[in-house]
Amino acid sequence: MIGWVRLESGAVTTRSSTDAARVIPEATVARLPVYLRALTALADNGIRTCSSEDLATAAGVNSAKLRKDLSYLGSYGTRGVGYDVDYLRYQIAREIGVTQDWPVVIVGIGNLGHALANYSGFRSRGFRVVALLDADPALVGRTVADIAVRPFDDLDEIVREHDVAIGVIATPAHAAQDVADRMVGIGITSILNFAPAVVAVPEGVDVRKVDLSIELQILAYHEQRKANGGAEAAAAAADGVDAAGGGAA
Amino acid sequence: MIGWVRLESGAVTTRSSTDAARVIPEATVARLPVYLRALTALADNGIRTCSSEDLATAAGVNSAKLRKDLSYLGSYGTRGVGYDVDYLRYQIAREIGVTQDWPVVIVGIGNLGHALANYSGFRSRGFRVVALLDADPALVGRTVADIAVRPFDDLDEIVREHDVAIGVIATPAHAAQDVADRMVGIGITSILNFAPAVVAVPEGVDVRKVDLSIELQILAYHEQRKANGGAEAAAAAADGVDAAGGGAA
DNA sequence: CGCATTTTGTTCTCACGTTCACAAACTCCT
DNA sequence: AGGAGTTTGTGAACGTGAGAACAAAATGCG
Repeated sequence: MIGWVRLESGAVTTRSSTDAARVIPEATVARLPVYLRALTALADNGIRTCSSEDLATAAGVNSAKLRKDLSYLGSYGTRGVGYDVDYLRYQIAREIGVTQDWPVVIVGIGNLGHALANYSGFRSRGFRVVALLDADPALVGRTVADIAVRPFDDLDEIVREHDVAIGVIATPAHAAQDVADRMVGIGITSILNFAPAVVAVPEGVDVRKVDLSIELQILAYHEQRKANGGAEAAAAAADGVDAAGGGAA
Repeated sequence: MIGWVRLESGAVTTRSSTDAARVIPEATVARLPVYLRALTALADNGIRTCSSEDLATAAGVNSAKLRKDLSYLGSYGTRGVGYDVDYLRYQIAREIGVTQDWPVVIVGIGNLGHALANYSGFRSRGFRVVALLDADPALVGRTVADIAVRPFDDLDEIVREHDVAIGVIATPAHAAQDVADRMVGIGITSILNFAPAVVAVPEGVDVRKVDLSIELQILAYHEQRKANGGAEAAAAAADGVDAAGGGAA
C-alpha cells in the first residue's frame, strides 16, 4: 500500500514538465528566496554539495523545516549525500520564476524611490527597473541610476510597451491608493507597497507591504517587554515566551 | 473544575497596574502598529468614535480579527457603541511602547541608509535617529538629514551616551554579521536588518529582517503562477488557492 | 420599565505551520 | 556482497492563528 502513495514513481512522472500535487504553502514560498541566497553564497565559496543541515544553518532555519520546504518542490536531494548546490539553486530559481527577467516600474522617486532605483540587488536577482515615474514635474526629466524620471501619466504606455506585471509604490501615503488603482487598471497584478498606507486591490492582485516604521514598532514592543524586568516578564520567561517571535535567528 | 481554569475572575485583577494573563500573540503584535496608524488617520479626519467594522476596514483586516486582537490588550470598547478613537489610540501606543521616545542608530550610510536617515516616518512615530555611522572614511564627516556621519568605531560611545537599544543595519551583506556582533556586544537588544544576509544573534536579541528583493521574488512566484494559466493553475483556483497569501487587502 | 437594536468580547472549530522522529535510500568500507 | 553510517523525505503530533457564531452589555424608543 505504501508504495502506491509515493508519487514520483513511474506513471506519474509522465505528466507535463511541471510535476504533480503542486500547492506550495505561503510560508514556504517566503523562505525560498532565502534558501536561494544561501545557496548562491555557498556556490561563491566553491562549495558543490551541502547537507540540509549546512544549508539550514546558512539560511537561519532549522533543518527539518528546510527539508520539508524543499520537499514541496520535489526530491532534489540524494539520501546519504545531500544536495548539489548548483542543481538545487537552479530548481529553486525556476520555481520562484527568477530564471526569467521581470520588468518593474517604480512610482514615487523621493528618498526611498531613489534608493530603490539605485539598489543593485534587484538587477542581480532577475528584476529590471524599466521606468521611474513621479507626479512631481520638478523631478521629471532628472536622471536617477541612469534612468530618466518620467511623468506618472506615462504609466500606461510603459506598462504596455514592456509588459510590466510588477509595480513598486514608493510615494507618500496619501498617493498610494490612487497609484495602486491606476496600476491595477492597466493590468499590473503584483504590487510592492512601501507607502505607509493600506491599499485595497481587487481579487487576483497581490500586494506585499514593506513598512519601515512598523518593523521598528514591533521591535519597540519587545524591547519594552524586556525592559520591564518585573514580575510579568519573569512569568512570561518561565513559559519560554521571551524568545518567541522575532527572536534569535 | 472548569471554573478554576478561568484566569481573570476576582483575585487576579488585584495584580499590578498592567493587568493579568498578558501574552499577546506575535501575529497580533505585528498588526497593532497598523491599527495605530488607522486610528491616527481617523482622528485626523475628525472622527471621535468608530466601530470595529470601521477600524477593520481602515486597517485592511476583518472585524472579527480586529476585535480579537484588541481583546488581548483589554476591554477598551463599549458594547453597542464602539471605540473612542483617541482613547484606543493611546492604549495601543502605550502597549507598543511608542509613547516614549526610542533612540536608534543607523549603521551603513549608502543608498538605503541615506533614505532611512531622511525618512520622516521614524521621527513621527516615536523613534529618534541619534547617530549615523559608517566604516568608510570618505563618508565620515558628511551631513545627512542634519546629522553628521561618524566613524563606526564610535558606536560604543554613542550607544552608552544615549542608551540606545535599537540598531538599524543598512550595510552591504558582507558587513552585516560583523556589525550585528558589535551591536550585540555593546548591549543593543533589537536589530532591524536591511542587509540581504542572515545575521545570527544570541538568545534574547530580536532581529527583524527587511529584504527588498525577497519581497519582489515572492511576488514573482505568484505572478508566474498566474501567468501559467494552464491546467494546474485552474485546479489551484478551484480550491480557492489563488487569492491566498499576500492576496487582496 | 421593557424590548428591540447595536456592537463588543469570547468561545469553538478548523486550517495552517512547525517540529519531532523514523523509515527509505544512498555511500563507503571490509 | 553485506553491513555500518549518513542523510533525505515524510507521517504524525503539537501549537498557533483565523474566522464564524453567539452571549453579554450598552443604547434608544415606545
